[in-house]
Amino acid sequence: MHRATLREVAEKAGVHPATASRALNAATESMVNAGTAARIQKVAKELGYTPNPIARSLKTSRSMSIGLVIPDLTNPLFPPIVRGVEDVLRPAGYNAWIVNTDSQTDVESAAVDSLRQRNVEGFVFATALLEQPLLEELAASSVPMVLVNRSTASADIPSVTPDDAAGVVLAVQHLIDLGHRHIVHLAGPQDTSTGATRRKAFRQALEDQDLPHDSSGIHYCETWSEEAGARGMGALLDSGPPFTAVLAGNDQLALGAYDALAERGLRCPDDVSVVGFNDIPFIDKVSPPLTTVRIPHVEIGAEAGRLLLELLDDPTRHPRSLLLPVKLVVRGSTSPVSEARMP
Amino acid sequence: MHRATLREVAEKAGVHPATASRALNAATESMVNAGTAARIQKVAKELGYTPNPIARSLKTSRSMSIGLVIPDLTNPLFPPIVRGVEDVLRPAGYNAWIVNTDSQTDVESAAVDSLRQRNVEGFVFATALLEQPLLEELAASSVPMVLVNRSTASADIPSVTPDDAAGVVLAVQHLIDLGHRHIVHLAGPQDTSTGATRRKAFRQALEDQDLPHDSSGIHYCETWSEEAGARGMGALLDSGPPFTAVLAGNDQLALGAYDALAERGLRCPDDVSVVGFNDIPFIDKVSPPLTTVRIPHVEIGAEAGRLLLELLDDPTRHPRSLLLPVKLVVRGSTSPVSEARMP
DNA sequence: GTGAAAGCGCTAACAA
DNA sequence: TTGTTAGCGCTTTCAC
Repeated sequence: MHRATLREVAEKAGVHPATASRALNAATESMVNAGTAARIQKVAKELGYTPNPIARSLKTSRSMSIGLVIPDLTNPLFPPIVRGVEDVLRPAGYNAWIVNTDSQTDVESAAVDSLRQRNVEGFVFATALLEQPLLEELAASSVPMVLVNRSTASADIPSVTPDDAAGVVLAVQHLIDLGHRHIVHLAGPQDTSTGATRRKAFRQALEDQDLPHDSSGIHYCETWSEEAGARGMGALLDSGPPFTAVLAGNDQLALGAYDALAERGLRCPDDVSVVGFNDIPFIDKVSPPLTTVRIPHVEIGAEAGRLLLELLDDPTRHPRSLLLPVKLVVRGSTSPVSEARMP
Repeated sequence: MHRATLREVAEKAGVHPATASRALNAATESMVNAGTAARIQKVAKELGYTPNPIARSLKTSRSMSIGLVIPDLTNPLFPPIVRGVEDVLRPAGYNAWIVNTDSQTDVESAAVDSLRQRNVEGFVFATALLEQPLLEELAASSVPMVLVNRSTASADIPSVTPDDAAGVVLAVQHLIDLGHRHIVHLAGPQDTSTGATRRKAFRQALEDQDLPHDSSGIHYCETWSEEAGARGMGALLDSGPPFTAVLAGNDQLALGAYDALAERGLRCPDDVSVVGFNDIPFIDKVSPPLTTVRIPHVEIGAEAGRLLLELLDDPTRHPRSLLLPVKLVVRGSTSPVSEARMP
């Protein structure tokens, strides 16, 4: 199967390739006589001509593609975000290279490097752990980029994040409404902005509500995984303060908490109430039902896509950042905690 | 940030660009004097030279990239497959373009077209509904490709599929062992090879076991979704034969069955036993626990990647297809069904 | 073993 | 408004 080239179109239309090029590009079409333009476009259609993106890219250093850097596609948090990004970018003509970094900075910088060679025009980073120097280098070279689920203080880079602090307040308030007064926190890794933000908001929420907020009531998990959540829950049960409720930094940690509680014969929510965060796909199927804070996954991706499009359109544009609203999704029994459980 | 070009390397090493090119490509390195080659390589390293893949691609029509075509990344079946493919291809130097088609053939052919323009060297199709003409055209142009979760009779195209028939036998045998004799099937769309294969195997298994196998015991779902499963289960309850167990074509259909049963106040497994298929991520968290047939997701992807690498390496190679073993994952109570439930 | 020359397909100055 | 020219960065015949 032979693919028509611009030269063939030009020859058949009796014009120079440059003229054909102009006629077939929206931005330059006005430079060419309307009649000839129409003729060229007709010939192009007849020959089934489509421009060779590789040749174009070599010439223009553009590529109509972007890099989408995520930790791990098999983490259910990310597929909806990826879809959101793509659903916005594809109609605008952009394709995405998706890379999994497994949260390794060396993988990340290698990937970014390789993508830049491929002339990607911008990046969406959904990786929490972005090597700061890399970020700054990219910012310095004014590479269009948007951060997802992560904001940065140092550089002025657009980001899209859920309103984590508000979510924590909702979750804590919910537990208080149920009658809980002794709430602990399974905090995510503190080198991720999500982990740190949620942990700080938790502390603040307890303080604002005049609840006990001993630092022993917070366990720092090393990763965002179910296993880490189970270990953390175990640690809190062993050496934390007495408590009747747990706010987990994300849903996977909450699942780990479930495991650890079950292993010790404790039931949810009868013995301990657990609240998660993110409302990842399928979490609505778990048992016991998990109340969690819903972040708008697809919309986060879509907004990141839109911010990137703005930047692609006008790289000098002042960066905007977005904080998207979250909501509490209450699942399972909502009967208040019994007085007897208060330590 | 300036990126070193081959010409700069050549100049600094005092050779012609062509020589530098030879020295820096494994296949042609032997053509050049060992000493000069070493010198050139040293200079290349100093300058941080990496070949421009776009220029190379324009010249060679290769790209070190492949297309990975899937229905929908947010279906939990696919992320592990994608990871499997990438984990094999990336170390071999290949990058993947991932495209979601949402099972629309027009989207699919447009995507394939656009990827071919980008000089992708091969394809992995994890889409069930592949437009046959497209498939044949690709085969005719001897484009390297591998099908996942789908085989084809017409063309001789390599595929990687789980052993669906064996899985169905395991599932049916399990139900029989529990004492069931009246088993119905929620079949997936019959225009997908998975849907048809599992349905036929179900029928065959009942026949082999001398169980009643009226065609009214099979409901054909229009999609692989939870909603379709719920509707199908409802239909079977309304107008199907009496039954005590259901084999669902996949886990999402099984979840739908759960919903429909719960809505009518029927309990699992006390009133009806449900068995799923695929063992998608997180399905182990649902309640009631779902027994299902585990297919090796990541391995399916990885094997597809390996087959594709073989083809990329030697396009004339005779196509191999793989049938990967499955296993039954029993969850929840395994007590036999009570006599009283036999209709 | 190395260099010269050409060209992959396209676009962007510049000239006419 | 159109054509000419040059070149993006690389590889690959063909000479030497």
